[in-house]
Amino acid sequence: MTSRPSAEPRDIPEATVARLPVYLRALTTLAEDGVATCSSEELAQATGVNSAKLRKDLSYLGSYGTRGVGYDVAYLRYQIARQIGVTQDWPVVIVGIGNLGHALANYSGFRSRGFRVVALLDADPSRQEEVVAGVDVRPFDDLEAIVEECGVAIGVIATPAAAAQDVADRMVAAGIRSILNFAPTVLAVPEGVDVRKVDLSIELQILAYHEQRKSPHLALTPIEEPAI
Amino acid sequence: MTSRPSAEPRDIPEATVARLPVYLRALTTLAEDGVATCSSEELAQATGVNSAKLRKDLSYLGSYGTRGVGYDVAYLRYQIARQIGVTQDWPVVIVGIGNLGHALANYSGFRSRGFRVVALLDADPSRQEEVVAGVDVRPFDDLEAIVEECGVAIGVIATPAAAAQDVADRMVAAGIRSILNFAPTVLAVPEGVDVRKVDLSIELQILAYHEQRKSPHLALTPIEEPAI
DNA sequence: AGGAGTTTGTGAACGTGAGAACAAAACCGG
DNA sequence: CCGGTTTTGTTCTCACGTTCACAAACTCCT
Ligand SMILES: NC(=O)c1ccc[n+]([C@@H]2O[C@H](COP(=O)([O-])OP(=O)(O)OC[C@H]3O[C@@H](n4cnc5c(N)ncnc54)[C@H](O)[C@@H]3O)[C@@H](O)[C@H]2O)c1
Ligand SMILES: NC(=O)c1ccc[n+]([C@@H]2O[C@H](COP(=O)([O-])OP(=O)(O)OC[C@H]3O[C@@H](n4cnc5c(N)ncnc54)[C@H](O)[C@@H]3O)[C@@H](O)[C@H]2O)c1
Repeated sequence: MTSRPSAEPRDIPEATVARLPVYLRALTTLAEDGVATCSSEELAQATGVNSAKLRKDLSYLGSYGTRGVGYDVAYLRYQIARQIGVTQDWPVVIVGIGNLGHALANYSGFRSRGFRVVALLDADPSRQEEVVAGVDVRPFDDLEAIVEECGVAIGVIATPAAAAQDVADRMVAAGIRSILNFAPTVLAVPEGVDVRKVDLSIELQILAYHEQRKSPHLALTPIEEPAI
Repeated sequence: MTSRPSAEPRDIPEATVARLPVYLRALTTLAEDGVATCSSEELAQATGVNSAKLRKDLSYLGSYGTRGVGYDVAYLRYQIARQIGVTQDWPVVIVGIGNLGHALANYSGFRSRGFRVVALLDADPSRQEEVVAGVDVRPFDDLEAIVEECGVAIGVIATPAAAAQDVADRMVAAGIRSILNFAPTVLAVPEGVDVRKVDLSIELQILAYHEQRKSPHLALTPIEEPAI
């Protein structure tokens, strides 16, 4: 190998970053099932990707496989977790404890995957008497104090769309630099702040688009290819 | 090769399809605000994309703008809605009425965007006495009857991961060909069935990856183990 | 009516990602 | 110790997506 100045953060393509958590989950399942080793083909099957793509993805992390054998499940799992940054716990605040906020607060998948909900915030005083999943709902104005105190870097927005931009602005001002937004709005944030959105309606509309194309021809068998 | 009839269905790139709902939402907001016309630059601002990209996206639908003027908000909005297929209502079933399922059932954004929840299904008999958002929770075994009766093409899975594949199989067998999956599992489905996933943990992990790169002060990764 | 000023639609350049294919590396059985 | 087998890591090519840049098409004002 060319002498790298140590395995320093080579930057990983965005498409690869988005798949690493999927591999991580599959490896966790394999580990729980007592599987010690797996090939790229097996892991590709489990995650629904092409095995060549999987190998290329993993190669961005380093050479953690053994030719002729495959990958050590526990070792690869650790390496991916380390690259993603989920070997440590990330404190998270959730703002907007309505229907969706309640579901998120109760979601056990957070904790088990390296995220810890340190605070639930809501602007509505009547919400603030609640305790959800063992965490007090606190006034939204406590945001800055909590971010400071707990070193929160990731915020989740589950408020109505009308409030989302304001909440985001406050989050950014408080020092949060990564936001997961469930409100159906485009958020404007300064450079250096990452926003990812989860939008139900958009997903359904994408499905509807494809569904619409499928419907007219029930037995749609495109015989476009002129057989050579 | 075959010069296609070049009727309406030119196929739209997947990346464009994913953005059309965002444009649609922005146009709806503009329409509600009484805006009659807007330029690609304005719409691009509102949706957070490059204006050239937006124009190219819209050009796949046809030439609905006017040079020197911009786009007619109401007309463009209708054209996008028609292309996506949300001028009609799509019946949807939700399976798994737990924390998340409740939130989804109560979500008003469905109805207002062309989707109608026609049934809530759960395998747990104790859930089946509930009425959520005016809809009865019914036994999962009613799936086939409901799909048939209401012509359901889109199903939402909000069950635990362990049940998701079974639910998906039943949905496919019942005739559903588009699935939105909230369970953290990779679903295997036959050709012709579309699956989209919404995965909280993956989104957070992607944020964590970038966050980790932003703040080297947390750099716990010391040095690699020397190879060999 | 004509020129000035806008804004669209698109061709071309560029960048990123996917997949096929294969040499290199490791193991295994004799 | 060696040839055969397996599977990785990587290279190459093609497809897709993004952005720039600009002619064409339209409005408005004089
Ligand atoms: N419910 C769903 O399944 C679902 C699905 C997709 C998207 N969404 C979106 O998620 C968001 C929340 O949905 P929901 O159903 O939970 O709504 P909700 O009305 O039940 O809850 C919103 C909560 O946010 C709080 N809030 C309002 N303004 C606030 C502010 N400025 N600061 C802090 N808190 C504030 C409210 O007090 C309320 O408790 C909405 O934007 C909705 O469009 C919801
Ligand atoms: N709660 C969240 O915020 C959240 C976030 C992200 C992902 N998820 C995922 O969404 C899914 C649901 O989460 P939840 O918190 O609502 O879980 P939950 O346990 O509260 O609800 C699951 C529901 O599914 C029902 N169910 C189980 N097996 C079924 C089957 N075979 N057929 C029909 N119904 C069945 C159960 O009776 C229960 O009502 C899980 O896979 C979870 O990982 C949840």
